[in-house]
Amino acid sequence: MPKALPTVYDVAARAGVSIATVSRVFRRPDEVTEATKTVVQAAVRDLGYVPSGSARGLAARRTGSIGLCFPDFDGIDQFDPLTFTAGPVSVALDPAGDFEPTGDLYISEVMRGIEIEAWRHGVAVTIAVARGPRRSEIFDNLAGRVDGMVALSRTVPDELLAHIARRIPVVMIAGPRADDAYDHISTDSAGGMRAMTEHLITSHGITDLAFIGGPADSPDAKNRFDGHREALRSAGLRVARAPRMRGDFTRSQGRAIGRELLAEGRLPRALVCANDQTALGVLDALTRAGVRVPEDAVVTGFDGIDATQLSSPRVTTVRQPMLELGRAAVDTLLRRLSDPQLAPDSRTLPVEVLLRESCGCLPVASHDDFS
Amino acid sequence: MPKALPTVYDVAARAGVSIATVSRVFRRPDEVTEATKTVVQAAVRDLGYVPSGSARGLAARRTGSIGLCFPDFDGIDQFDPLTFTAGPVSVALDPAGDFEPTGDLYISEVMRGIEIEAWRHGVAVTIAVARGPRRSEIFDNLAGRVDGMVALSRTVPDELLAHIARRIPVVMIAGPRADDAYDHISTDSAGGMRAMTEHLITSHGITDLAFIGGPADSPDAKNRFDGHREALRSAGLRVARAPRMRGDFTRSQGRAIGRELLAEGRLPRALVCANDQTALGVLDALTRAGVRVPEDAVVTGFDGIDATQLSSPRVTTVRQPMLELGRAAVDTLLRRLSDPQLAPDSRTLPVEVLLRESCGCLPVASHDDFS
DNA sequence: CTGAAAGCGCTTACAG
DNA sequence: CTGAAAGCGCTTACAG
Repeated sequence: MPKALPTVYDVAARAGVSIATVSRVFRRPDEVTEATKTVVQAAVRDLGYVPSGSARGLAARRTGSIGLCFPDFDGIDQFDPLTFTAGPVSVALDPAGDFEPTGDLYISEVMRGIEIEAWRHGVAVTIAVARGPRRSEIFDNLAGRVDGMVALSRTVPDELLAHIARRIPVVMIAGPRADDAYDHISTDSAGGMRAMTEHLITSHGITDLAFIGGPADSPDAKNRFDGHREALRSAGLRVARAPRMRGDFTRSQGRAIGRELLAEGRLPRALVCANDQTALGVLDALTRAGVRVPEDAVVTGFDGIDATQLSSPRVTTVRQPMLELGRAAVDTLLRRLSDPQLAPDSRTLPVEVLLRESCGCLPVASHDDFS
Repeated sequence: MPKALPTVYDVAARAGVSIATVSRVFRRPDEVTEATKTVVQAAVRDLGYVPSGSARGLAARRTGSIGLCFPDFDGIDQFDPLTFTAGPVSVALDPAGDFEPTGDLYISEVMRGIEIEAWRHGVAVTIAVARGPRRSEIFDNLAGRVDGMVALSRTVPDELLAHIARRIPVVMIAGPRADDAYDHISTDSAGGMRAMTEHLITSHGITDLAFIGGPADSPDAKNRFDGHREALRSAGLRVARAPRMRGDFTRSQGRAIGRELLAEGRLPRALVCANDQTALGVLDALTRAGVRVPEDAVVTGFDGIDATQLSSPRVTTVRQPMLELGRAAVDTLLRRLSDPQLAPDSRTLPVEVLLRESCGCLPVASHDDFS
């Protein structure tokens, strides 16, 4: 029997004021006398009163919360119901195996940027993973309870997104720009990959490059490949029509690709990977097989995740400002919320090519002997 | 002029039904004829109608969202307003430096567990970082708009938490159990550290151990130290009264401690660190100075973050099930939501000691020569 | 299966 | 500075 929660009415009665005054103590404290404030606050404390967000949101026509919606939280649907296990501490050898990082580093970083900026502006963030058969229902529910939404590309069908955008502002992160329907933030994928490829060609004199792509439906993967081709074209090299191979942005798939390349016999001089996880997987497969990177083959990535600094050799990559991506999305959203008249905004954040050991720009400290 | 958003009334009028029917199409679709459903859905589409979460929450007395509140999102208050920079791609050498991972790995993992379970049960997650002067206001706002809340220990003062808990169920993660006021989930910190220490003493015959602690106000850090002492006591070794040194759970602080230890001259045989980041920092400082781990000194961690598998040598550590911690918190919360009568639950998840190279249980492939 | 009506708990002009 | 009152947009028994 969850006894009725205290409401403004209860607080007002106990404090001997009107409900309007109770509300003011919370919303516009300086329009209230110090004395009334004190008595109201006492009543609040005594009663254990917490204002209902729903009632507030309904009356004030704003929730104070922004939404974040993203797709394939990798493998979220693979989890079984949690079973509780109690038991003693286990102690066991943990031999080195195929390392697979937990979670999606890219999303985590973007999310952190969103939280930072949300905190700075005093709004909360409501998150929903749009995946599975009930995807659009989830998305709708989220849209109904926030003032605006940040969505990662490929999260929901365009149609659904358009429906939502009639109600609240939507900022798209990454992907191609949806013609003027929403604000859009992305990073310079094509430019970054072009610069990376130019570097390999110009500074290292490499002409035998193989591009290891990402998922066929990923706009980012496509843009990166396009940038790669532009560089090849400018350099007068043969321009590949399609990626040499295609991964799915995971490290394990990168390993598989690495092994496949090895099986083919001759290795290209440079393996230009569409993202870091793929590059790390490829690197792992090659070095385990005794291939020296960068001497025998150069490997490069894209994203700039932490792990590229922990591998040996460290991976030359293109860092995209993931934190800033999240922050900029929130900034843009809040700007639009306060001025709906603004023209649709499309912003591309710059990237940086980080030259490290895996392309040969910095000396490798030593090679493990894989004994 | 944001024109008035369509409401149930608009949809009802256009579809020629009552608002109750519109509501039913969303909430109990099988209590409605196929025909009416169709006509209502058409109206919904035409009008761009999305149900208001606030109105729903108010009328139904539940929001369908759970809250997550956590503290020191490391350095969240250090960020300046975002300035937009456009510009060309930069290309630059990135020499190896002191690596500091972005974000709090522990929180990220727990958060992922929360999202997984929330998704499985069809609820959204609303996040707020309770930090800074407006901390309690943030916390209150969050509490007002969710059905229940997961809070990390040390997030807000007990008093505030108690106030909130009168309104909605709260599940605490980590920290000491607050006497029966809320459900509580933690991992076996003391047991894990005891087992780790016993291992070093028993399997490696080490008697000269130094404990590198965490923040003085961290219950986890305290529990881990307690477990360490228990093992010393059982083994009949001298029991340290306080940690040999104290870090703040960051890698950079770990490095500083490593350097300090080196400066002191003689190194203890084993450096038992209160968490992984500290261990990784210590390890980094030692190996850079030419100390061989584990031959010259053993280093161990606690948490089981990914980075402990990427260092060389890999770090022997105690893995706590962070993902499960988040999942269990949500499970417990939802269970209580559906049955408020349940007795307060306090659950400790088991941990596992992972024996790797840094304690000497597995052979190190090779040592970098730091030339 | 559908509708009329009450009610969820706030905020916010508008008076005073 | 404070109060009376309308209204925010839904859901849900209750009838029919």
